[in-house]
Amino acid sequence: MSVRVRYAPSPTGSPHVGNIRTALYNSLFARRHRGTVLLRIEDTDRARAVPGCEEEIIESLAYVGVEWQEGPFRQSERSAQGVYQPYIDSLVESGSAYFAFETPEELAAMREEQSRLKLATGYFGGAWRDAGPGDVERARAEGQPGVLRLRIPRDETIAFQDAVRGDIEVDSNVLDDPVLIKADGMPTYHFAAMVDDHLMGITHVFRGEEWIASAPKHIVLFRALGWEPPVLVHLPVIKGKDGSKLSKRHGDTACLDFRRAGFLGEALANFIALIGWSPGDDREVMSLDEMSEAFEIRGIQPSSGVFDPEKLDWMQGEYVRSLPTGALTRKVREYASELENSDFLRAKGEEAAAEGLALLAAQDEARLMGAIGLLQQRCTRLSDFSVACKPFLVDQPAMDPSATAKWFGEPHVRELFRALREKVAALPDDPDEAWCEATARALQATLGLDKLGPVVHPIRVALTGTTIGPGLFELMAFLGRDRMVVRLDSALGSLPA
RNA sequence: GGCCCGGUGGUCUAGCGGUUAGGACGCCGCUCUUUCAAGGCGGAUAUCGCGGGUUCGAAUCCCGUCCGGGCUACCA
Repeated sequence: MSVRVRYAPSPTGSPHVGNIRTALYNSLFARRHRGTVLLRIEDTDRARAVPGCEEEIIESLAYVGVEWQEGPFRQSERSAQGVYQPYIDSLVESGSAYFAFETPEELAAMREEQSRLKLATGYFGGAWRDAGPGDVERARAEGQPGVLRLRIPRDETIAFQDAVRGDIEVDSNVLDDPVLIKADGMPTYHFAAMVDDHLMGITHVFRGEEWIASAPKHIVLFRALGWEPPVLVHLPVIKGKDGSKLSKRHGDTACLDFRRAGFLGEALANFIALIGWSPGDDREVMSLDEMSEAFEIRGIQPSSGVFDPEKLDWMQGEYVRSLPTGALTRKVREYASELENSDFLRAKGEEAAAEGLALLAAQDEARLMGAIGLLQQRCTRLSDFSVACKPFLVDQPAMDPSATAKWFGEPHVRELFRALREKVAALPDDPDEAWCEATARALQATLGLDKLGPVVHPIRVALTGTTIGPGLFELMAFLGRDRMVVRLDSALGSLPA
């Protein structure tokens, strides 16, 4: 039987990295086995639905490179189409499920009483588990809104297998009777997801660890319907630095926030895949292809993992450095052109980066690529290029006062700048790197300097306004004759008398 | 409270009865170099949560214990 998996988020917010990792594992597993991925929107709770969420889900998937072949299916639509009705009928008829008519207030009071008596809270029968058909008919006739509950058998051990943790056994008496159909007629997750998994031929269910506790109920449901449950694969949670489940207060956790912050989807995917999964060897930087080839359920960790932003930065740097400059340039331009990114950076207080995006977006391809080529080794997030490229793209770079203070006071600098300006200005065309280096070395000899540093450093400051950055000769070649002349003149003018 | 799951350096992990407990991030040196990165080399950091067993031998198997997490909705 071929593998069929599903990513089934509920549209209650933009997916965070934990959700997306689940999607990624589905995808890797399916690719590994040449299976099929379905996208299913679990929107059975209309109260919690967030408009526009489905688009964010789809965008997030695209960002990290997860593809799906079937869907999106929406449970609200399936419910309206009557997909679940036959199974409701069958469950009621067999007695595996029953109607209950307590009000939410009554249930709340019941739970309160239970916890006051230190009993397990939950619906273990109430007034309706054993009610006669007459009572049910009467309640319905009176128009009371009721729910349908699954009848959990008593005094049984419910056993099931989790593919990463092994056998799990639970005493059925600790399980309460879950609601299958809500008073508004919509199915709950417990019902819709199981029915859909079966109907859609899902073979493996990858879901969060938080579902382990209700898995026995799902097993009971499958059994009641006479169906074989899929393989259950419960994924460990991703935690924040403080050890609690990753959430908003740990900073940006929405998948798309990472895109806005300038992370490559490939890097994020690679990084989150490695929280909770390992290929079994020492490989870490892996493409989606490599990961899907290596993906095994046995490589999934049962224990939770902490999201380490510093390691993500490293991973991102690996991708930025190894990308062909042309491809990187397209990514940077695309990033810089997206208006919401500058809004995002601004909101993060990265004003300079936000501001510089427009400059990048406005650049012509060759020039942008040249600047990015200079800085590819030195930047990690795409947003970093914004600040780093600026001195090379702007008419006149901002001068760092401590840089000029350090070098412009040296006695040989005036002569150095004048001589260089003269040689550059005399050029018929833009120089290449070799000419720049030869010229610098010649200047060193002429000025009688025993090291190249005193030549290189002041020129760098004159040309870029700072002491840090790319190699001087390549930077000179990138700037070209005319820009060098202008900047040298400006530096000459600002030299202390 | 009850039930369930987990526990290898600060973090992500390899390990699946016999290893000097391996790798990566981060950190600290050194090196390369015109600066900064990147790269190369080296280093510190783990009594494998703890206590008992089983075994010639345990991070690996068993029991207990502690700690952490999850669930305990007409949410998913």
